[in-house]
Amino acid sequence: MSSTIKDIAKLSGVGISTVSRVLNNSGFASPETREKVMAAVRELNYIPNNNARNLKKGSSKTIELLVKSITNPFFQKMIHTIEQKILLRGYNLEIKNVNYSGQEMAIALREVQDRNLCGVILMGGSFEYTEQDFKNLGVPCVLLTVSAAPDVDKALYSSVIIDDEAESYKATEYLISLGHQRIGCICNIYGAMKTPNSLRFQGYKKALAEHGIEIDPSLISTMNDTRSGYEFGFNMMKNLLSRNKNITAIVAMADVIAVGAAKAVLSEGLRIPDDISIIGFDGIEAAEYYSPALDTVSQPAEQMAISAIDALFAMLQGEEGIHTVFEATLLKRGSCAPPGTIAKKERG
Amino acid sequence: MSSTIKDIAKLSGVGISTVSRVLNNSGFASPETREKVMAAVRELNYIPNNNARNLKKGSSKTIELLVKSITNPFFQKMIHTIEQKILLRGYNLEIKNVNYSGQEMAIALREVQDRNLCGVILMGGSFEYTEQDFKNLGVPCVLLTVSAAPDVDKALYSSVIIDDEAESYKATEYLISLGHQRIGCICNIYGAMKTPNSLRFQGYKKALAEHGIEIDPSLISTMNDTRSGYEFGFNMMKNLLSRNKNITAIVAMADVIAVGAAKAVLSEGLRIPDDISIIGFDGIEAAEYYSPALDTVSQPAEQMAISAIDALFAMLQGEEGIHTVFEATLLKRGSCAPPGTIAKKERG
DNA sequence: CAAAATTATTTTACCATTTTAATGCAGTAA
DNA sequence: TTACTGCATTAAAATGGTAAAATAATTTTG
Repeated sequence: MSSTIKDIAKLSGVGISTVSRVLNNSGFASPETREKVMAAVRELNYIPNNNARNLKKGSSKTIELLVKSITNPFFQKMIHTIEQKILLRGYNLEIKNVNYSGQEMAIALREVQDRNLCGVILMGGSFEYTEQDFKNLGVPCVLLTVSAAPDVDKALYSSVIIDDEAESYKATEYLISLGHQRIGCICNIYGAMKTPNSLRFQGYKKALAEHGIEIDPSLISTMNDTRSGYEFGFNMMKNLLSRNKNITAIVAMADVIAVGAAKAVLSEGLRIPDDISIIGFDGIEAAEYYSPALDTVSQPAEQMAISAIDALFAMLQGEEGIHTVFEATLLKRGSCAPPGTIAKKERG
Repeated sequence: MSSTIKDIAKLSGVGISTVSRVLNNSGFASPETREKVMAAVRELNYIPNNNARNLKKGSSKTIELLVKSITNPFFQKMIHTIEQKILLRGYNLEIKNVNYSGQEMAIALREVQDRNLCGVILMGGSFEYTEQDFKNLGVPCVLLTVSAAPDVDKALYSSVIIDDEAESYKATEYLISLGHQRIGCICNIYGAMKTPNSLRFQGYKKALAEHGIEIDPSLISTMNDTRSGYEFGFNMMKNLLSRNKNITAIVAMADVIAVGAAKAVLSEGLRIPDDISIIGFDGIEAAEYYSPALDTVSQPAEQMAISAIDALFAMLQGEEGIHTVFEATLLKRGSCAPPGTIAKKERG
């Protein structure tokens, strides 16, 4: 079938270990031998077997990216950058999707042992990672867009996040500053887990409270929904609109939710931002190209990805965990405006 | 570090191969021994090393999904299904992104040799796969959304596609049937390769020709653009609109392009479908939730994915390649209508 | 009850590679 | 000549597992 190092050794008339040394550029090898070996490698189109190599070396030059819900377009933006940067450093990237939160560490651990991964990046998920998780893992781990539980030793892992609560606070405050009082919120919270979404929800409530606006449960849609963000946003917004006639603004905890919500608003014959203001989270293209373009709290996806890779390789060099908090940008594209009066009259 | 089969053997007081047999459920093992071994496995939290296992077995129970441009939301829909079905059969899925077309087979081959993959799914890409490619590969290969060159022995690979040319023909014909004559087209064609996009482009031209409509190059935007579909669609549409004042409809060869194009149309103060009709391809959610919802030639993503997996496992059982052509569905959501007259007057 | 058959377990070889220790061979110093 | 050095290479051990052959223990059978 495919050729092995023995075939190369035989063809080039040298010993097996000489081939290995030439291929790995380790130790001595005369130029002539080197050339003989390389010629054989070319002729037989030899590719070293990674299983054997990793087995012997105990490490694999492979980094795994575990993504919680790979379908989120925001994560897509990061994946591309991560991939490029990792390949650039001569490592391999493997992408693995995780469907249910809370399993990430178990899967990561299994994969690491399974095939001698040398690093793990966890994108999305929850905050429920324990100190023991990282110790068990035994290889550098970077959390991207989430952090570990607060009591975990920060040296054990790296993280790249935005301050979800604060950013959400700012977004909500922005709506308040425009004059909104009846500000709704759509948030996908699964289980009892702490996630970026739940932090954003905290920020929303905090902003309202600190500006003396009563938190009205009828304006809030938090639900555990495994379906896509678009559909979730649409359904939740339809629901909010039917329950609540005088809502004037919405904070959607993800852009996909915002797009779905926008569709619901428009499908009711309401206008954005004239009747309802909408602001989303993340900064995906679908929101940018939506009509109207939707305001959003944009995360610097590319920079965050680069930062995650840098942290990973720093840890690979033996450094301790690095924790970076990026600032998000409130992109005002016109889907938020002071609450109108026309709509309310018409709908009242 | 992490425990090996020897540790289990020692702890449970049996031979190494007994542990192996228990773990693989192969051959004889008394209930007591089995229990002893399992207890040790639990105690040490033992996970077999896949590198070693694959090395010995020469196969890995791992299937690789090579995706050309993983960022396309349409592919996302399929990935999820593929993953589920593969895991269900006790195999592992690995996802790998390919950025430039034409490399797929080289990468696939390398990966197969590298780590004893037992199957490959190629999603997207071009049609430039040769008979030798599949022979070199040596493991089952399924092409999803593309096919191989026509002269390749169909037994050597499986494919799951729609008839891109015919579907595009139908979409274009639909616009013609609505009364459109000035029908534009936006199509991302990279290099000289045959891709689904280029087939769709053929269908578009064929439909026009067969209905006696002259093909006007100024209505056609085909470009090699590595940037995202949204941006590409937006730029190309802006361009078309500036070059061509009396265009009344657009066939976009992907929904992401359609969304970008729609944004361009709306940003010029034109209306959809009153001034410009738009139809896309694929069936992604962003088009469904767009406002207005965009008509599209929807591919049955889930069924296609299932079909691809079925074909792969059939081949793994020794069967020959299976070739399935699915029918797409023309989803009429309201972004296409007979050409209006108001807009033309205003713009003329 | 011994031989045969069956069941349970271990020993051994092997997978493709890297790495360590060993070997051969020039050249140089004693 | 002998002993040592340094380079080039190779043989052999090791990596963690599986599988075939070998062996041991048990049960069935004549």
